[in-house]
Amino acid sequence: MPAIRTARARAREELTREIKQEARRQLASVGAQQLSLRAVARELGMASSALYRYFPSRDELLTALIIDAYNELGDAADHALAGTEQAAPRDRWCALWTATRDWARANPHEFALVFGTPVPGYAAPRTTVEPAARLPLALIGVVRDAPLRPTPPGPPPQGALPGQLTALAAAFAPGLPPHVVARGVSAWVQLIGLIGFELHGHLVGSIDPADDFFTWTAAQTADTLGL
Amino acid sequence: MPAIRTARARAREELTREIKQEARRQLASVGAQQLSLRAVARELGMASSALYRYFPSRDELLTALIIDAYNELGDAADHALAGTEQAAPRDRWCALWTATRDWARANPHEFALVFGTPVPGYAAPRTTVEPAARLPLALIGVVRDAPLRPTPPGPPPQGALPGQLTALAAAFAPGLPPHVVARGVSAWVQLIGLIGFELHGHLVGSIDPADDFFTWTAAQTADTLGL
DNA sequence: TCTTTTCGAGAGCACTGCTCTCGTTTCGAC
DNA sequence: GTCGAAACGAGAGCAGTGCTCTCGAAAAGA
Repeated sequence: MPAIRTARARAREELTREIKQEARRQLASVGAQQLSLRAVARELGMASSALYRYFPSRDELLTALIIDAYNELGDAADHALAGTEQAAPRDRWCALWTATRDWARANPHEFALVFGTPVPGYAAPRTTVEPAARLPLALIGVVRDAPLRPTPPGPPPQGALPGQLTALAAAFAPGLPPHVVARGVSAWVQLIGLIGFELHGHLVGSIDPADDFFTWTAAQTADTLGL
Repeated sequence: MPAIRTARARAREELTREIKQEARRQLASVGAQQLSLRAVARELGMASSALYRYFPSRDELLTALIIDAYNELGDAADHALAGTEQAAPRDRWCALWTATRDWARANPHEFALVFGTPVPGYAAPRTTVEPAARLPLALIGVVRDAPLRPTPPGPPPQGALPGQLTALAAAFAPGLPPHVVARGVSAWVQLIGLIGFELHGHLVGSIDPADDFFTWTAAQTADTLGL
């Protein structure tokens, strides 16, 4: 069935791709907030109502763009890893940080789409979690495969946290001590939080430009992880 | 002049307040994205066009709400500080963290408004920077006034970073070593980034609920600062 | 060949932010 | 007290939005 496709199916696939492509263009230039279905249709020379044959709603189109963005970010991470195959784990860690920031600065609206304020009433469908996990998994992989220096223990996890950390470790990095997992999540929050701060202008007037602070933070997190 | 005001000026002040109040109500219930000038006017029983006598545009109304939100957050921080006047600096630090998270969870749309994705083409006017600085200044104050344990030096700041850090220290916390300032900014990014992650559902399925991870992060940042 | 499904287009609905105009009300100077 | 200027509220209207419904044409499968 998938080998030979009808002309209609091929046309549908192609048009779906074209719609997404044009939507991405608009997303990059005006942001998700201003992305207009009618404008996409206008640019493609079709009636706006025809667009609904391909995407049942604006949110559905945005979801497709979210998945694309996650995958692009994941590709950037994989590419950074592939380029540092032989490097020290610490350098691979920093390469992942730099690649993430570079991608975010090149695609600020895409970054905001996936890590920014979600549309109210919008719940990310299951299909997004796998591409969303690619970058965090890449970061975890570097830590998991590296010989870690011993680090000071730090504050002990309390309450439900130890269980959450061991569950996380069991799922993605068996054998990693809980306090390292906690610092890994911390680093993940820092990575995205810092890029968000920079992109949204919350560092203007203090740490601006943020290049050197970013590399310092990458090194700092590598230190606390024992990389 | 401000002692005796004309009836018109008083009416204007009151209506301005009422508009902002109703807008806040809508902001809290549907978010900034869905905040509608017409709905505000409708709720107030006035024509939508009349609203433009008080706020020249929707963005201007949002700016007023942003300032309100920053000030409420600043009030929450001040209140937390006032309630821990005699406590150890480390506990005051953690109290500020908790107060910030509590406020954010109680007012998620307000949090998103100030720390989330900014409206495209919107540049925060100067009037917002002073209320925006209240929480960071409260955090800095705790660190500045505390006797700090010596901490391991960590990675050395490079490039433009040392200058930015000393400038920041000179402006807000004279005498604070640069590496402590850097960790302070890091903690600030973590605080807001972590709350954003929690609020926007990026921790669902991994660290969820985030209560204990949050207190652990607060303690962890206090440790690295030497509190 | 005939029926069923798919498709594109157009009209239309209920919204939105914002502008302009038009009477009315209020204020301040004379 | 009077009168001109400023401020005000309401209404109509513009250009735009997401989305629905209907209708005729085209393609697909029996």
